[in-house]
Amino acid sequence: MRPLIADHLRNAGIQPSAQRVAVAEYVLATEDHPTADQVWAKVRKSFPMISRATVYNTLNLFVKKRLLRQFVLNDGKTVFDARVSRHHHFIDEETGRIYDLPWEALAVSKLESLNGFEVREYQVVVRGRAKNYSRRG
Amino acid sequence: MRPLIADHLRNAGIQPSAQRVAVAEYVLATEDHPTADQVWAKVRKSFPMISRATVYNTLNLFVKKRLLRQFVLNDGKTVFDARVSRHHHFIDEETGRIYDLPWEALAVSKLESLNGFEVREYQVVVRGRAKNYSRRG
DNA sequence: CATAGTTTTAGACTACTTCTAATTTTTAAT
DNA sequence: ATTAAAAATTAGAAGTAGTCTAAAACTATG
Repeated sequence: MRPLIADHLRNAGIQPSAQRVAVAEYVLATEDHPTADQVWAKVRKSFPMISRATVYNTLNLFVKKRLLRQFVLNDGKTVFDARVSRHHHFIDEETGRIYDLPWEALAVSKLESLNGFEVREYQVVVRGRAKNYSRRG
Repeated sequence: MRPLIADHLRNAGIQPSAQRVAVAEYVLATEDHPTADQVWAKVRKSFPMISRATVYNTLNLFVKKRLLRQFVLNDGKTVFDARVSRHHHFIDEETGRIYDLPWEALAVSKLESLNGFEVREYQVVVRGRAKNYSRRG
């Protein structure tokens, strides 16, 4: 169990356990946007006896403690995103792959004109096709 | 079976049936963003013997034929939205209610700067609190 | 090392959606 | 009208994703 990750969890107010560290090791480091079951599949490779419930519990705990964000796609799949800072999303309509877009890449104006709505956060969701000079799709 | 709705379906390439017209009558007219089961509940009032599978099939067909849009909330619920023209969404974090924001209410800039991504569509998703001089939340 | 609190576990359960395959309805051709 | 083919509908089974439960296993501390 790597001490750095354990400390990271402790700093977030989470008691580290072997299972939680195993989940954190994958999900906080990946740039994918995995579903809970994909996390379970990955983590089981290094920790074969971990249960599904624990993975779900752990992911929900991480979201509550703000180590992760949850993002629900238009097809209903719930994915997790280790990037907690503000950003937008690009969804490739062919592959389903989700890309993070830097916050500064887009600008939204006229938000102040939304009378009757108190804005807490927002993001732009862009759909289309990623051209494949990023090899990971 | 109202001829206008039947024609609307035919124009979209959908063979009208009594069931489809009953679903269309409600879901294409409402400003709510109902779930599939909410549509089923409503439609059964005028068409008590309609089956769940037909409602689901019909809604999916309408989405495919672009009479409806599907929108998945962050809590995982799938809702349908009869407003096919472009618009943004405001989600009230307390009530879960979704409001359509007019397309012109917000402006997104710098989309052209997304190198490597071919943009087909986009929308802004805003979260916060709706102040209640709209009485319907 | 006892105990209280926390975490994990397997599997049951729930909610939502799709699938299946049999039946009914519609369409189109005679 | 009759028929055959195609399309739509149906009830219920099956699949999926996620939560819950209650027992067992841990961990931290005195």
